[in-house]
Amino acid sequence: MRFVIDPKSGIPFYRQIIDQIQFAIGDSRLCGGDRLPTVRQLAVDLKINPNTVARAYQELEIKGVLNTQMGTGTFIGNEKIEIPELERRRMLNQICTELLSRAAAYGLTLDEVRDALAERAGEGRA
Amino acid sequence: MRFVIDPKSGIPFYRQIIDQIQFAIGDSRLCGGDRLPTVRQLAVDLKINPNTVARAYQELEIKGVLNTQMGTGTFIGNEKIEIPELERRRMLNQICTELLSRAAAYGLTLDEVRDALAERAGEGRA
DNA sequence: ATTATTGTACTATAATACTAGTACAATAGT
DNA sequence: ACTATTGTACTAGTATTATAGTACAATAAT
Repeated sequence: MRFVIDPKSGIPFYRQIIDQIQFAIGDSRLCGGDRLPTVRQLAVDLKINPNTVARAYQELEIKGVLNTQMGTGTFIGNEKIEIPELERRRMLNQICTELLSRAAAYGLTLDEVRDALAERAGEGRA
Repeated sequence: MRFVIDPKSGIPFYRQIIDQIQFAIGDSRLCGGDRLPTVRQLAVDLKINPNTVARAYQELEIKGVLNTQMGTGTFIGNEKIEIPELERRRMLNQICTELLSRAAAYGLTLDEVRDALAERAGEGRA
């Protein structure tokens, strides 16, 4: 998996890393057990401080998304996070509502949103 | 015109305001001469500090998008600005990225979000 | 056991961004 | 002139972000 960070985006480095990992998991480019680059390696690749990478990994570790083992590396967690179905649907609805609300505030239509998401569906699946 | 602020987005309040105004002008929901809410009023509506609203207005004033007059109010400039298609797409992507990231954090997949939106498409207006 | 590799902890620091609070200044309306 | 309404300036506090440096701890490989 290839990571990219955009210093000009204004989005914190550590968050960009987190997002990319979560997305990759979300559309199965990363699966349980997959290994991530080492803290030091990714720091070198992205030309940022190791601590910044570590912070991203840590945050995901806390959330239970990653397993880290000293001396071994950092891996995608094997257990899918168990969230009650009801809670899931509630969250899904909330997210959609918010997405549409914000889109509407910018004059973006539901169709445009759907198209944008459709495009993304094409990107990931290798 | 209705403004929306999402404190959880990580995007500065003042920038969210700026973006919404520009987009509204871009697709003619706001036209030259239209009056914006007063600094104080919008601050109350959004439950934020007046300075934050003022900053947004100021930045747009500098760009020549708005005219402000003390004692009178703040108005959309007469020269229509075009929102480049690229900019539109960038904003669309930003919104999608952010919401998908939150979705991913709850173990929701891109497909699930798309399906949920598809359902809403049938229901009526977004 | 030893060594290399991995992640972790801690401190410090700098820079910046954001917001709030408060007081001020200009204009409109009367 | 007076007052209300409007935008503006100044100051300061708080949080965030990122980096650097150093040392430590756990595991794997040998």
